[in-house]
Amino acid sequence: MKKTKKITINDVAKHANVSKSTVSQYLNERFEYMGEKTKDNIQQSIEELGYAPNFIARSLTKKKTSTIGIIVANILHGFSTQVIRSIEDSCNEKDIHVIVCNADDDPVKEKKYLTMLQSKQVDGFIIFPSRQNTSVYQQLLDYQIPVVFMDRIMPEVSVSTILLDNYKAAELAVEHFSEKGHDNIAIVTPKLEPPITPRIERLDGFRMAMDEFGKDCREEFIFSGDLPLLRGQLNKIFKRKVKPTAILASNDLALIALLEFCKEKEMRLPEELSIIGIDEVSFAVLHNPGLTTINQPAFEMGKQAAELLLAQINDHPTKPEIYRYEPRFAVRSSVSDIH
Amino acid sequence: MKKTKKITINDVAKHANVSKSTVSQYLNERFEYMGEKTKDNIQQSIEELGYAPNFIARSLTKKKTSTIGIIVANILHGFSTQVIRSIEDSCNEKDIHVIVCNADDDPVKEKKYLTMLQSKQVDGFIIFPSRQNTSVYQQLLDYQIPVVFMDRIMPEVSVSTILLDNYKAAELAVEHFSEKGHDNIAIVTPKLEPPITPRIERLDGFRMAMDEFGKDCREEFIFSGDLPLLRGQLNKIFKRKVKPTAILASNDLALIALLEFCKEKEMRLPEELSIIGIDEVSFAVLHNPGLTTINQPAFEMGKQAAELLLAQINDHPTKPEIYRYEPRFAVRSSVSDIH
DNA sequence: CTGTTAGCGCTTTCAG
DNA sequence: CTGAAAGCGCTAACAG
Repeated sequence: MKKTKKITINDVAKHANVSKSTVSQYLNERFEYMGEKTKDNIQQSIEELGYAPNFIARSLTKKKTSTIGIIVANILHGFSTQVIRSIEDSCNEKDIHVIVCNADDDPVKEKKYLTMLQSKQVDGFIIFPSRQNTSVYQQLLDYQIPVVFMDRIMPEVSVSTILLDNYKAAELAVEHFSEKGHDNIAIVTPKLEPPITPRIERLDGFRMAMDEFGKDCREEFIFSGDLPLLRGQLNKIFKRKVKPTAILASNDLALIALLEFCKEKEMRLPEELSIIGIDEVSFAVLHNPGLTTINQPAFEMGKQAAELLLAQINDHPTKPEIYRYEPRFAVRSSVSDIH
Repeated sequence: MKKTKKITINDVAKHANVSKSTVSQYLNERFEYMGEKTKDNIQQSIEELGYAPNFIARSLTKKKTSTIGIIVANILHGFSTQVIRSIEDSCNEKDIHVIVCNADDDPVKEKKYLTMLQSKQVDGFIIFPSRQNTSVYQQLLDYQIPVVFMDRIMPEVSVSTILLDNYKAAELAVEHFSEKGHDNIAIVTPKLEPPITPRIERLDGFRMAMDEFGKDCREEFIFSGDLPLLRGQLNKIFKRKVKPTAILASNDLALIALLEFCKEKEMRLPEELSIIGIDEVSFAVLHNPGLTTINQPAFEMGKQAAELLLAQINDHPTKPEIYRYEPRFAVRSSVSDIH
């Protein structure tokens, strides 16, 4: 096997008969007064040798890696992947690289990734924060490392945060159910402990909206807990006299759990039960009936996050703020009219 | 705002009253003859100062980044994401980091990512190769950079390759249809040009199996092309006298396109049409009827890829080989018995 | 307009 | 068992 040695800036310099700093300047496009022929010369040498600069070495001197880290709380949420894709798009345009880590809702894992990415000298972070690592986030700030939060508010830490107007999202759902004549409206949400912003806010929004639309918000119509346990809970309620005619699924995972239950029970949707989910799901239109969902503008949110972070990195910081995004209604066929 | 300076190995050395090389040795667990108290001393200093080694600097000297790159052809395939997750799991265990790039089925983009990752000095690559960058792959090999291919065979390049036994997968589907009494069996596949291994092999496998099971393989029952155009093609065939009673979707994206068509036409599944898809899809059980699929053992395949690559990286290369994995049948309810 | 020099933070001989 | 010194590949003053 032919062994091709890795070629460095020195090789290029020799080949082009200039000093390596000249090559470096060429590489960094600092050719204010550089001779045309020097440039051509260098360019040609680079091509002939097939030279590719060593990013690692560059990062070391520049103290800047052109790399950012994303830490998502749980990659299983469709929203996370949508946001990631959007951030990657924005960053690619500016030749910024992205490293994605999935904390899996585990603060220990999250902390591990955080320090690992710091070791890797990333220029900044976009984090879907777990609630339990406040001191680590604070340390990031102390080190002047740019950070943007996504999806979850951490009041203790002063960081720009991007999230859905969750109250509005829940309200939209209740309003829609109400318009279609539903009174017995339930909600299913993943567990509320630890208190994750979107879950808490969506439930609060649900309660407020029920009130607003003059519905009775029964405690037994609020299902929360580990999703696998949901089945049992739902089973119970559907054996009682007054059953819900409509259920709001607080997020995509809750929706899937609910749908599994419905399929198992062979429920006829939407006749027997109307459903709205918060969060887009890939199979919403494919499902029978089409799933009415309330979506987050994930693409814009990701873009905004990237912009805020890159601004900080490039020393144009904006002061920490909460950015709320409007939910978007996608009406399909999973809500029946029972007037 | 309090400005905390980044602390380096020198700070630790001073704090612990040793030289920085001693600290370095401690960090690299080369404490053969290091005094117990020196160790404790260093450990304590590290903790007190909150020191985290600079990975970039370490990589520069070690000429090893403990990072690998994955280039997927198209992240939209569920299979890609499953494999990625599996690779990440394997790598995390060994403290290897992973950078994922989506070439988007675009050879230009692929090449760009390849050189970018080389610049970043990744220790190796796992690639879902597009067919058009043979010379770039070859160059990787010339530079002695470890590579493993996934999903697609590149006969021109001598690299270990992991993929499904696609022939078998198609055969399984035809066999199942045949057992259930279907004769008019069709196949829908994404476009065959450029010739992507799994598509070609699955179609070939389909043809062979049709023959094997004594079915007539009609050319007009082979749908291939851009998925969005599929609708028109299917429309035509379903207006003819002899219609397919069963369709094999050659991959997940083809399945989704097919399902969309069925939903639009309000077809009753599986009574009017039986369906099998190759590749697992997230909503397979949720769908009505449950989707019978033939799955790739993505987890094992990813794990194997990681192992092969890491072996190469750690100088235990295995000679290039093609690894074929057995498809797995997940029988659900989308195939009717028409005996 | 180009070359010399001094690091970036860490690892690695090699003396002591 | 520990420290001094050289160097990874590149950038950034600063002379010239």
